[in-house]
Amino acid sequence: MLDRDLIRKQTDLVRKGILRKGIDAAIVDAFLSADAEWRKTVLELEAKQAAANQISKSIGQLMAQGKKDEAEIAKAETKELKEAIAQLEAEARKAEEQLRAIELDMPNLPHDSVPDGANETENVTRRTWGDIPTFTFAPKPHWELAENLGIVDFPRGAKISGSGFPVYVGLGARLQRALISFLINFQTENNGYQEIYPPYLVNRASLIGTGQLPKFEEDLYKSTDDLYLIPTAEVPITNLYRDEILDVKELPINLAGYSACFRREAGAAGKDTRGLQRLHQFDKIEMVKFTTPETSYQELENMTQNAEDVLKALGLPYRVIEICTGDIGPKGSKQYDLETWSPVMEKWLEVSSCSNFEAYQSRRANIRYRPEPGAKPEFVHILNGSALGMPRVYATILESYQQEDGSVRVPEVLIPYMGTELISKTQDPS
RNA sequence: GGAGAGGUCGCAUAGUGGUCUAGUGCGCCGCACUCGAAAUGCGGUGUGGGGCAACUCACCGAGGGUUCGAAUCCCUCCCUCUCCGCCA
Repeated sequence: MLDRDLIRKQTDLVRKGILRKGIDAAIVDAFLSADAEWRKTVLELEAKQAAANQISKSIGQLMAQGKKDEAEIAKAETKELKEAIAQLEAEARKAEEQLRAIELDMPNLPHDSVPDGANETENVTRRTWGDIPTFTFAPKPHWELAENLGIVDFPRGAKISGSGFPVYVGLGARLQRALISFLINFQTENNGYQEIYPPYLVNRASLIGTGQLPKFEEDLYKSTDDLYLIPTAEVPITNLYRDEILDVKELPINLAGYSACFRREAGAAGKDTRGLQRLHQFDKIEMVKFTTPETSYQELENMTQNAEDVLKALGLPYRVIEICTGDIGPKGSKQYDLETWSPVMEKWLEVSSCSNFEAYQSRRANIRYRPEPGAKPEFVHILNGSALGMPRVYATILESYQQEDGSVRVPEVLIPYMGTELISKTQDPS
């Protein structure tokens, strides 16, 4: 959501930003006309309300003075006003709903520093780290390794739930748990994040707050109780402070949480879905920052670095991609993606996405801070990033650390969590 | 799930149909006193919207309703607490 005043007064700037994202700027004109209509109606309505309030007040005074007859005359006067108010109220509500719908549909503007581009082919690689692994034998894809080792069961997952719901077994399950523990511990112990373990079902208001609704309803699993399964921990963690005014002394607030994530992936079927690449349920560690506007871009760099740190610790080569205006999506102002290399599929896999939303989410979720005691509340800037999305990290670990006999070495930092240096069939303790 | 009690301006409380333009205390801000601080005194202090402005509208958990007029009465829902039931 954008500042209404900004759209009214700096219309060209807004239009230009939306066009940079490759989105039709006609929505700006739709906003302006809906906004004008709404304001016109409100003005009329409030004039009538003021008049009615005036009369009601005088009735109270007349009654107190015992002038019953005059009070009755005044009562009659309000009849017409009341009808007009009722009608204007209905009009105002309708106008407001229309305005609100447009407003919620409007994209965020890209930051000036974001490279222009039409789509993902014009994203810019900012840096790369690590050496791409080489093999003296023919390496296997992660789904073959996992199947041979008996650590991920795709067919039985499909039987009990459907495709995209793998079952992790034995050391495979432990590896998943090890990754979760390692990743969340790393961020809380080294990078100053407070750990959050959030609810997995959230209400509609929360999803509107972070921007999944109303536009992307078809991406979500909905329960029978008007609650939705979270597509990311971003939703519950960001909404922790919905409708609150934060103390500036607490900022920046850095939170990180593990959750399972649930996505219908409607329309994504068949695209890069082999193995663990795209699932309906997966695990992720999410970082969320609440900052002042002055520091949010520095914090985006910090957060991206925090995600890079764990890839380094896991010994996985990666690259940092700056997303161009055409690929950034509606919510973000600026975004970096982190990708690790799959040495078998020979392609980069996105394992993290770090974004600054500026005040786009805080306006929707009404999350503010007071710059100083007694000052007017301002919207915070909100950032989030993954550290990391588990399944693709899991896949690249299997592929990168595989050995000729089909076993997989455990990355050093995970050994304490795994209790073993090697994943092989004979090693399974179960 | 059942019964009962509650949800009021950052916090705590008062307020059961018309000076409620929501009172009071704490907190916070400003001023005075002070070498400085504490204490004390005085003043100020909710949020959002519309309007160039004067000003005005809305908000007492949410949404409806009754009324000229609702924090206050009625209905529905949400949440919290106590007890009971069920349960990992």
